[in-house]
Amino acid sequence: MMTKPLAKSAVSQKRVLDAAARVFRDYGYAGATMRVIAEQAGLKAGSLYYHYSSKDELITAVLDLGMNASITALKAALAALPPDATARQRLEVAFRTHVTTIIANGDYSLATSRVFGQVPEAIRVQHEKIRDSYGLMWREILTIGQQRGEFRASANLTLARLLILGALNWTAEWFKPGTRSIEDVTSGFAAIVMDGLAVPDQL
Amino acid sequence: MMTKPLAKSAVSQKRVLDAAARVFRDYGYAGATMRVIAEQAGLKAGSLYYHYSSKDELITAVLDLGMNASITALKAALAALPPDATARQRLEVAFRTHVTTIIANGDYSLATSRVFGQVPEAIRVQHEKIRDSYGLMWREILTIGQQRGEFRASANLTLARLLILGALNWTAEWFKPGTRSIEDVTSGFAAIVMDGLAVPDQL
DNA sequence: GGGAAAATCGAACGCTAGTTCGAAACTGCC
DNA sequence: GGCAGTTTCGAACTAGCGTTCGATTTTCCC
Repeated sequence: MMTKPLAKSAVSQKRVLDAAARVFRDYGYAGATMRVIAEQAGLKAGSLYYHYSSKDELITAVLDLGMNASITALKAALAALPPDATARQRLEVAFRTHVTTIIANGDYSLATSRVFGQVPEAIRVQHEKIRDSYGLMWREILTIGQQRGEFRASANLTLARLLILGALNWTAEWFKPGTRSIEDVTSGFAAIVMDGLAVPDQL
Repeated sequence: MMTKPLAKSAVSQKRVLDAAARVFRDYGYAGATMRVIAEQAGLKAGSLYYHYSSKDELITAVLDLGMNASITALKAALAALPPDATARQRLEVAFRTHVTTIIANGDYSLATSRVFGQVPEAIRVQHEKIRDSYGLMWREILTIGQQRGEFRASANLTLARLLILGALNWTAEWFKPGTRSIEDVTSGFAAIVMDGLAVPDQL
């Protein structure tokens, strides 16, 4: 007479979430309709409510999952580095991890970055906390590099972080697999951010 | 008996366009309703159609105006430079101009970058032409700099352009007037992109 | 293989969307 | 101050929205 904890509705739930990410990305928060999301998930609109009790709950799940994927991946990548890795190496790994995650989870990442500004305030405020914790990880990488003397003392690290994340997030908009490898993009970006575009002055 | 060329409905028209930019920015393409736009412009919904014949015509006008402001400003800023300006100076001016325009026309710029991916396909394709012509101006600045030997021959200019525009466009999302000056942001960005974050090797 | 729980359907609800259009209100010239 | 033209209103229409909920199907343990 006891109810079993849960069945395999998890499969359906994931299908719904994936569909939602795609549809939110393509049509924005208001433009994404429950009927279209349901159709993409192979369901009817009413059935969505068995898995998520409202549209807001759906967008919240999409936003959080997208952001958490980045956080988890970055943590793992940094932990896998040898303890004596240089700040430059750490930053390069962070570049690669971020872009890789963003491309792999393209639907979620693009949905997150495109829809974030259009979501009801309460949802945005809540999601901002997760977002900030990700920013903090980047701040730490940069700060340590500067303390170690590897990065210029004159560099404004807040600006550097905003520049880097702006540039990296933008990749999700233009990167097309096949044309260029993720490795090329990240190493090209790293070269610019590390060493600059300008030919150094002769001494 | 001849009709006068036009009256001062231009004032109303501009008010409608400004309101539309704000509302599109805040609520996305689908979430922006004609009734809210009208209210922000001091009109009723039906009256909008005297100035713009549909919601699509409105978003098209917002997108084009936002992009054209950037193009015009960049052209003017580059033309105002002395002919012997270095590529570095040209790039710095381009940075400053882009950010300044983006902040000054914040509603339009943010509306453009946020809504671009959600707009009906036909509108997006048309708008992409203007967008590309702006990208071309940046490509030229970078190419000339490399030809002159001011920028590293090894640098991938396509990646550099994507990095720069990604970073610059992102400023519209986080820049709050008062906290930091546009000058600080652009010179900070320029320092990183030109000279890099890393402390150069000793010779 | 029967039956309870899990999962889905499908019709319906109230509401708001974009748009239309005839009537009303303004505007500026003679 | 009247009147043609310009601009705005306001009510209405259809369509589609998010959501609800009883009925129905599917699933899987005993």
